[in-house]
Amino acid sequence: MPRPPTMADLAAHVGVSRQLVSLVLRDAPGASDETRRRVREAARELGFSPHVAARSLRRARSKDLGVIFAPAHSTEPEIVEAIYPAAAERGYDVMLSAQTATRSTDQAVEELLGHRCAALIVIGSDLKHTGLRAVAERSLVPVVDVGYGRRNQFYDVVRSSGDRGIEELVDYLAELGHRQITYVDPASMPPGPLRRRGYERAVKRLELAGDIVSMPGDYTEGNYFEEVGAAAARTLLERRELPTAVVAPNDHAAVGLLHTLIRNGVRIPDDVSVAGFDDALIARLSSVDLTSVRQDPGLMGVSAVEAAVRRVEGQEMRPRETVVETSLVVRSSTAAPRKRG
Amino acid sequence: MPRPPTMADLAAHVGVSRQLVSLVLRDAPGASDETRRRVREAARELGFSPHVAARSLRRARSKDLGVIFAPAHSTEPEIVEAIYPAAAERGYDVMLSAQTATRSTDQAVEELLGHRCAALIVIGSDLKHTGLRAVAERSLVPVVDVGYGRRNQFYDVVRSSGDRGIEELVDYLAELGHRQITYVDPASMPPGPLRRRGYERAVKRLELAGDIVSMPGDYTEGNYFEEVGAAAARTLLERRELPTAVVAPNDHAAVGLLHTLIRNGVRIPDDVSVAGFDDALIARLSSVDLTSVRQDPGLMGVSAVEAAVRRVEGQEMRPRETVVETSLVVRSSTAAPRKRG
DNA sequence: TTGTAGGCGTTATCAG
DNA sequence: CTGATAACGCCTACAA
Repeated sequence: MPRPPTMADLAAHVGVSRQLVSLVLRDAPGASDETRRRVREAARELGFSPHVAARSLRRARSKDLGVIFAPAHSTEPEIVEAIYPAAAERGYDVMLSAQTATRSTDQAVEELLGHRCAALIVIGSDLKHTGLRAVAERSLVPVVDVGYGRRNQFYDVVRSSGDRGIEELVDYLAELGHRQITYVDPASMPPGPLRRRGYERAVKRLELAGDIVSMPGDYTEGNYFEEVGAAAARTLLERRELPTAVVAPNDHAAVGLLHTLIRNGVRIPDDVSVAGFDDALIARLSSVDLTSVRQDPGLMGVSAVEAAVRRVEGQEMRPRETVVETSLVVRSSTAAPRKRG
Repeated sequence: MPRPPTMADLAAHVGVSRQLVSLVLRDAPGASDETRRRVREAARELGFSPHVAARSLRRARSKDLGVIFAPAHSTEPEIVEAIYPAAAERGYDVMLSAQTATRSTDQAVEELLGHRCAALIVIGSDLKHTGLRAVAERSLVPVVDVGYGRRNQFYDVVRSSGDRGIEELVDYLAELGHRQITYVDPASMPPGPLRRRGYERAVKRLELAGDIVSMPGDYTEGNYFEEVGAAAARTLLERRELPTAVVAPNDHAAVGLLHTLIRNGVRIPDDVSVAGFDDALIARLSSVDLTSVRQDPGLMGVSAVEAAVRRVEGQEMRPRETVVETSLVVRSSTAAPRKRG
């Protein structure tokens, strides 16, 4: 039964000491170029790979960033993708742990703490503030929440400027000439309150008559948001007059709304402009082509790594809040309002 | 600077020996119930978590399954989700490693080998057979490919029965009364040849006049498949007569085709039935509602774990091929053909 | 450059 | 149940 080669095997093969092999493999000074060459070649030849458990056991401080993510969610993969190069640039490895239907955030945390990660980055967790606070207090390492949290003294927060994103969207609609802009507010959507504030600010500043359609319901169900949008559309259709524009803080809700309106003879964007939030995959489908607000997952990943490293290396011990800007993506579901009779 | 508690700390706190703490924490026999209780309580109180590096360094054989996946791809998250409980059931932990635009499969392999995983599960890799073979030969541990590979002697293969899935789809269309069923064949789609064989088998068996529209092009681009579908639709529209049904081995291609046909005045499914493959998110949108073939990602994950464990535990040394059945999902994009003039 | 010695936290074995 | 002892593979310090 073949055993993976160790540094000792390598050293014996080359005819040098174990220590020297160690030096070479971690690029430390103290070995001649010729020796380096021979050691590296032998490593390749024997298929050597350093035993990271042994290494991390010996090393005082770990160079691993633990990342907890939910594979099922949509924007998170892009954040995870961005974390790898950002971490590598700063000399850190990444250790992933999935949070799934059958695997709680706590289990994921437990695993990563067992690996003695230097910091924990939690992406899009369903944990509320108290849960995250408990994680941060339980683990001796810094915790970074990527999602919808607010600044606090227990863990770092990286989030999108959802409020400003919605505000910019309303501004854009107002510039097109819209004065009746309805906002659909799905209850129990974690980033909901923030985005709603953006709408309220814009409406106040522009001196519009705000109109918020609040939709109750539970966040857990699969097609929940499309249903929310469809229900909101039915509510609007019962009125004497439709608004000229509708904003939903979620693309799936916007699509549910859009399709329900179309099915009832409303033309988009001629009769009503519709816009969403997230720039999700469905927003980009040619049959949907929805104006939306795009979050920047790459920048969120990089910001999370920066926050983690900052605190690991002790430059700044107090947790911070990092806000990542969003950007408006205009598509064909929005246009200037028609003059009405 | 606080250090995470060790078993020694725990032992001192409870007033027992280290060994006993170790026994208790890994549920080994040899400790009284009362001692177990006290040790566990102390572990919780001190926030102890076992140092997995130390453990895996000491243990002869590792109990980790290394999983390589591409976060950006769509069906993989579901496979990953299924792997966790399947592995846990068999006493294994899961170690994830992402393959991204900036991180090759080889890098991911290197990381997992460094952790001395017991086996490697590679999901949807862009590696061809030779690449996977190289991985399998380089690593001393069993390798399982989840994707589109074929049976071979170097690594296990877990794949969907894409051929039978398409065959079943064509059978269903034929039963509806369709005799002119066109197949769109996107070039350079890895599972393409397999699915095409299914079409060819069905056509031969049913004695239909087969009609394959081959679309050249590169697999790498983002909206490639929608474009393929749109181009295929244009090709069909140039003919004197449309087929009564079109099958695309990919939902995005089917959607591109469907929308292009609709935009040219073709009614779906009245004039033409359209079906895809994958049961992707877009197939389920109410505006699309596409008949499709669903792969079973959960079963693929479980099968991958089974294959890995089977070989790790030496019950079966020769790599096998596991074929996971697909299932037909009928929606409103397909119906019986109209009688034509 | 090499060798020697020790230790990281855990598991394992053995005698008491 | 305890205590003693060793080992896993690697890193670090120090002396040769």
